[in-house]
Order: sequence, then C-alpha cells, then structure tokens
Amino acid sequence: MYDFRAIEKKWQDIYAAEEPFRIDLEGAKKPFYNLMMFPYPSASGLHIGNMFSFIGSDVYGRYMKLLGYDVFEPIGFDAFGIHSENYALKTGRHPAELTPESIRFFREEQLKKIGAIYDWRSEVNTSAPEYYRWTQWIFLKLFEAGLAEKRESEVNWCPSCKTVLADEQVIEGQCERCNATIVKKTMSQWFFKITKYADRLLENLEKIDWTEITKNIQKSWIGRSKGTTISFPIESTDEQIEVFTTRADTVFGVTFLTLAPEHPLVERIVQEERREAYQEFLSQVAKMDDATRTSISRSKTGIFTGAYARHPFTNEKIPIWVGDYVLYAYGTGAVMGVPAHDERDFLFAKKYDLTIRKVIACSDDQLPYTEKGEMVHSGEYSGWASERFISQAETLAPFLKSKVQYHLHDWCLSRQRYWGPPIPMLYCENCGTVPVPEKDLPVLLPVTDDYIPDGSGLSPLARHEAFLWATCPVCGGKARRETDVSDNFFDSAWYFLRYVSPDDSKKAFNSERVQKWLPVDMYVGGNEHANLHLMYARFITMALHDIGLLPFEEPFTKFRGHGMIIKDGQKMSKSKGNTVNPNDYFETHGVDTLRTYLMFMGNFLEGGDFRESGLDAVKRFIGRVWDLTALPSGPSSLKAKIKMAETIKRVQFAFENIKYNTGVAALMELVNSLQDEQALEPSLIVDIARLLAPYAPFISEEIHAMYGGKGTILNTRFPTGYDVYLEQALAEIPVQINGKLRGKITIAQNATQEQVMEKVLEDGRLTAYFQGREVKKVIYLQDKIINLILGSM
RNA sequence: GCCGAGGUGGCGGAAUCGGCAGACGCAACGGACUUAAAAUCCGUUGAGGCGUAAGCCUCGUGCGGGUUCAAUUCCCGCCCUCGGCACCA
Repeated sequence: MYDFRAIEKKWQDIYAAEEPFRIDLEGAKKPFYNLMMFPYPSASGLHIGNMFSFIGSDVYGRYMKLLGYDVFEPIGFDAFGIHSENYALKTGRHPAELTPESIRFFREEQLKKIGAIYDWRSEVNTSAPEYYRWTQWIFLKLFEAGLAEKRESEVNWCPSCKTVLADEQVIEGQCERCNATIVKKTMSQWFFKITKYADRLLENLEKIDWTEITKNIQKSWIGRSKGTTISFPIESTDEQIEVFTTRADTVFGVTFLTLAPEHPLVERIVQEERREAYQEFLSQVAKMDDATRTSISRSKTGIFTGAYARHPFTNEKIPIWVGDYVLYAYGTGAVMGVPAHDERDFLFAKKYDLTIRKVIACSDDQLPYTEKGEMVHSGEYSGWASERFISQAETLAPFLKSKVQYHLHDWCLSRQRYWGPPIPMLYCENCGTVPVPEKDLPVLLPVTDDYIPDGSGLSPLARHEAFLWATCPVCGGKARRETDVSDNFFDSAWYFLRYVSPDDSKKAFNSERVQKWLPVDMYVGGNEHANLHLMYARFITMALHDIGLLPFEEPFTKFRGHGMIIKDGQKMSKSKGNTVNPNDYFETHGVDTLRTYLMFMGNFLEGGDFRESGLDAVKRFIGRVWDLTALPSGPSSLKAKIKMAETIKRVQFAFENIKYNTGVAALMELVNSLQDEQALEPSLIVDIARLLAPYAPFISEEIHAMYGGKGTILNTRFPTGYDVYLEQALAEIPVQINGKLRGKITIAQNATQEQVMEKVLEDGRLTAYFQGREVKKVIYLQDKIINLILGSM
C-alpha cells in the first residue's frame, strides 16, 4: 500500500532543504522562462481554480526540464489593489497587516506543498516598497515619453469601491470587482495613452503564438473600424459638423444630422426658441445611468435644434437634431441620419416624421436596407457599387477624409484608494505639475489607520497632512502631492521583468538578464485577463521598448489560456457552498493525486468538471503505479516494451499540445497492460516514473530514488530508445468491404497490398462477403487500412 | 445584431494529415475475496434487432443536404450552447 502522506512529506522537505530548482540566472545554458499568472493574496487562500492554473503551468515547466532546459519558474504575489484592500475592509483589518499573513499562508501552506519547480529566490511582492518604487519609476518613464497625462474627462465611477475604474474593468456596466452599477463622472485623472498603440497591439497579434480565443477577445476589444469623416457646413456660421461613418456610400441619403447631447457644438447652434426644450432634454438624458442609456432596445429620443446644415454634395438644407442614441465618446460624437439604410436612423425618422430617401437599390418594403449594393439617386455616383465609393471616398471630395476609429480607450490609471503605489507626481503653485525626481523614489505609502475611502472623489491619502505636502524639486517651494494611487493592473503589467532581478536595488530590471531570459517562452493563465492584464502588459512592454529599455515589444511569445473548472456540473460559488478547498485533498488523496486528477479531468485549455469520484480513480491509479515496483526485476516482455514505446509518443504529444488529459489516459492504459507481466526491468519502471513526473512529482521522485537515482528525477532525461521495439510490432489492419468494416487481419509492418490480400483471402469470414462478385477496386494504405470495392451482383 | 469557440454513450471526455467512433475514467450491473461490509481485483456496458451458441446485421458524432472508396473530421444551409463585443454610426 502506497503511503502517500509519508512520501509526499519527505519530498516536500527535500525540495525545501535542497532547492533543486534554483536557477543560475547568469550561467544557465538553455534558458526557458515558464510563467504563470501570479495570484492576488487573500486570506481565504488559493482556490481550486488557481491550483488548476498553476499546476497546468508547472506540468509544462517540468516537462521542459525533462527535455534538458534550464526552466525558470518564478512565483510572486499581486498584493496591492482593490482585491486585497476590499478584503481588509470587510474584515476590519489593516491591509498592511493582513497581506503578509495571506502571503505566508499561500506560500507555506499551499504553494510549497504542490511540488512545483518554483525558484523561490525570485519571489516578488508588488506591495513591497522595493517593488513599487520601480512601478513608480516606470510611471515616470512613461510620463517623460509623453505617454502619461492628467486630463479631465468622463470616467467610470464605482460608488461601492468609491474609485474610478478603467474601461476594461467595467463589465456590462458593472464593476469588475464588486458588480456595483457604474456611473459616469467628469473628473481629472491620470491616463496612459494606450490608444497610441492600438494599431500595433492589433497587428502584433499576428506574430505571437497565443490561443486564438485570447487573441480574438483582444481584437474585438481594440475594435478597429475603418470609415470616413464627412464635414457638413452649418448654415449662417463658419462652423462645420464632422460625422464619422463606415457607409460613406449612403451620403446622398442623408436627411438629418444628429449630435450627441453632450456635444459642445449644440450649445452654440441651438436656436433661441428651442433652447428651453434642449435644456429639458439634456437633464432627462443626464438622469439615465449608462446601462439604461446604451440599452439597445430603448426607444430613441431626440430634439430639433432649430439649426440647419448644408449637404456638401447637393447643398440641400439638412436639419440638425440632438439624439440620445449618439455617443459623444465614439467617433466624432455626431452621425449623419440615413434613415433608408440604417436601423436606428430609420426608427428615429419614423418617430419624428423625417424624410426617408433611398440611395441603395432595393425594394421599398426592404427598408431600412443595410446591405451594400448599387448606389442610386446619388448624382454622378449613381450606378457605383458601395464598395467602390467607400474605398475611393477620400479622393472624391475635400470634405471626405478616411479615418480609423478604435473601441479601445486610454487606460485610466488613477484610483481614489489607499492600498496601491502613490502616483509620483507633485503640483507646485509656481511650476505646475512636476514629477517626483527618481532619486526620491519610492514615494512611500504612509502607514495610517485612516485609510477608508470616503467617496469624495479624493483618495484617503488626501486627508493625510504629512503625506500631502512636499517641496517642489524645481523651485523649492511648497508642492502638493498627487494623492491617488495607481491601478493594480499597473503593478502586474511588468512583474515578469522584475522576476529576473528581484534583489536589484539599482535598477528595475537587469538588462543582461532580460536579454537572456525574456520574452517569456510560455505563459499560462485565465482568459478573463485578456483585455486587462494581458493587454496592459503588452502595452507597457511596447512602451518600454520604444523608450529604449527593452529589446523586444511583445512580452509573451507563447500564451495558453486555460478553461474554467466547475464542480459536479455547476459553477462554483461561495453562495452555493460548493467551493473546493485544495488543501483538504492534500490530506485525503495526496498532492500527486490532486495534480494528476486536475490534469485528467478534462482538456486543460477548455476546463473541466471536478468530481470526487474521479479523484478516487486517480488515487487508485497512483497506487497501481506504486505496485509495479513490487514486481520481480527481470527482462520485460516485448509486448511491454512495445506498449512503452507507444505510450512515450502519446505522452509527449500530450505535453507538447497541452492535452494533458490524454497523456494521463495513455499512462493509465500502460499501467493496466502491465498488470499481467511477470517481471519488469528497473529501467522501464523508472522510465514510467519519468513520464509521470510532470503530473505526479513525489511518487516519481521516490521511484527514481528507490532504484538508485540521485537528485531530482527532472535532472535525468525524458525516456528514449524504445522506438526499436515499435518496429517489431505487428500491424492490425481493418478490412473494409464497400466502405464498411467487416474484419481485421494481423500482419507484419510495411506489408504490400498483395501480402495483405493474401491474408484477406485466407479468411473465410471475409471472403464470404464477395461470393460471386469481382473485386473492382482496392484502396490500401500501408499499415492503416484496406478497402475492397466489389462489383454489383 | 456582429465576431469567435463548441455540440460525440447515463456522465466527464478521446479520436495527431479524410482511414477501426466512443481511448481513458466515472456511474451502473454481474462475479471473486469476506461471517458481513468497506477496500481491492475480474468481467459486461452506444441504441435496436437476429441467433440455442460461436457470432452476425442495421442504425449511430446537434439537424438537413453534398463531395469521397471512406466524413466526428471537408463543403453548403439551418438549430442550439458558451465566450467576447454591442444604440460603435
């Protein structure tokens, strides 16, 4: 009986004492950087989803180590941010006190026990001044490069977290962390200009080996849309209204223009007799929250300004309206109304009785007709195809200009919270906005009990007099500090750079080591971060590259987004009470069993269904592996060696393609087929342990040591040399008659069609099928299949 | 609405380049061991049908067509589920 408790403890202790996975960051010969998304420490511990992710990543790292790579597998803690702070607020304990406790539990009671090949010397903690000093430094670098800017704009405010959030952190109008409904506020905030990189962020996706799903999520978030801007002169002023459209071909169908209610132009053009109605309309719109305003089903309302524009092609008078369905933040904040060929414009025109003019050929009952087609009633362009007009638009008239529009917005970085790195900026009465000099970093987060956010729009740090006032480094006068802290996602946007130089007090990261180890060779994590962490990390890397601090622009050469795990067919949640605590299983089933089961449960990239009955099955499997060591030592049968050769291929395929479940299945098959062996060579048993080592570290180490192996099994090599037995295997060839499987023959490999046919003809059951019929055609694939096509009766 | 991924036994899931569908595991059933149970081990297990039996036949990968000697895999048209985006002009 395999005593997993004793043996796992033994190897956990050896890993802790001997640190066999420490990496020589300077001297490693075959560097391989294997990264996993580091966790947010919270007092509840790592949940099973984190474990699933980390183990899936570690399996890959262990496999690469068996292939002889110097695998650098660091781990750390994303310890700043709303996640940790909200937990602290809920429990009434100070985050500075709670966070180290959580980290200790994660590290000592969880991560050190799972047999992962972490190099603990590289641990980072984003809330440590030694780390966030460099987060602030990177902010300054971006500021110098003109990529950080404080500006007033409409931002997302979470009334429950009492802070602003970035667009990416608002999910369907709700806060990503607490699900509270977001409201729009106009505030002055720090932004990173990620939109300057929109095109490169999009184009580079073609060059990186990432899961398609992840790339697709980023693509649609960036939301590149090519179109045209068209200028309409406003009557009796010298101002213009510029609209953005992807359908310039419908320009002759414009019968009105609509401006967003917030558009500053409205104020200037609204006619006196309409002003009161406009004010009334504006206050109606202001009352709506964003979710209501942008709800697709809501009926569109608007109001006429009393002003007119001139159609740039026809000089026709066009009424200017204000409509709540036009968003100020997208495009130019103004649209041309083409009711015949746009769903919304059509509804709007019907409601307010505006002219509908057909300019794309279609029948009247098809309106609104939104397909492209042949242009009609379009002056000299009548008869043109939509595509032709759109692609040539810019060359047709001076008031048409090509424009590319993005969904991606600049990254709002400010947070009116306590638990984060203070943004290192000063406001001096004489000199204005001044960056904190590098030598004064870090701007320390003050230790205070007065840290609860008040919803005033200012961080709690604004209440902290000792923090607030500083000396202006330019004029020596009095300066006020920026009191907002930066977004948690900024901390994690560069942590993979810090891992290679965790103790460097002179630099954020060491260039030689960056050169040697980065970009990351393999990154594993959840797709929920596709638009958040993964997008931000790409942006920061690109920016640092342009500043000249990094030699590459993409941080993660290969990324695999894993699936979600559910429990007994249902989503796990605290409210349902069906969460899984991984530590429970360390005791009842063992780490090896838990790891192997998590990988066996389903396709790692698609997720899986956690069931205790499956865990029991894997425990039995681990027991059967152990029982192999009880067999007498002696020559293995040819059958066993052939099976071993096949298994090695299948297991290797599974690792390479992240189909871990099929690798476990292949090993189970192997162990099942060895059950009736009389004896096995020790080398074969150790080779089985090598195949198993990425999944189940401890039993593998123990078997390796039992047969005299020194050090960790991962320093030996992935099994080879069994292919010779494969050649001796017989081929089993399915025999089809008229495409239907009718039997099988067994024959030496590489047999000719004649040899196979000879065997077929010896088999009375097969020949019975073609009594009295000629074999018209034979399709034979060597060692694969034979198909006999018979003539008719 | 648009974009993407997927749909395979009672269940989780396999099938690498168009070539034996259902590997591996769960559950279920039958058996061995046991005073009994648990644990463990062995066997059966897609559906329907034929046969005393060895065995055999038909159907079967969301639905409907097609290409092919051969389709879970390729093509066309639908349905459904999940993920992303969404009054985006």
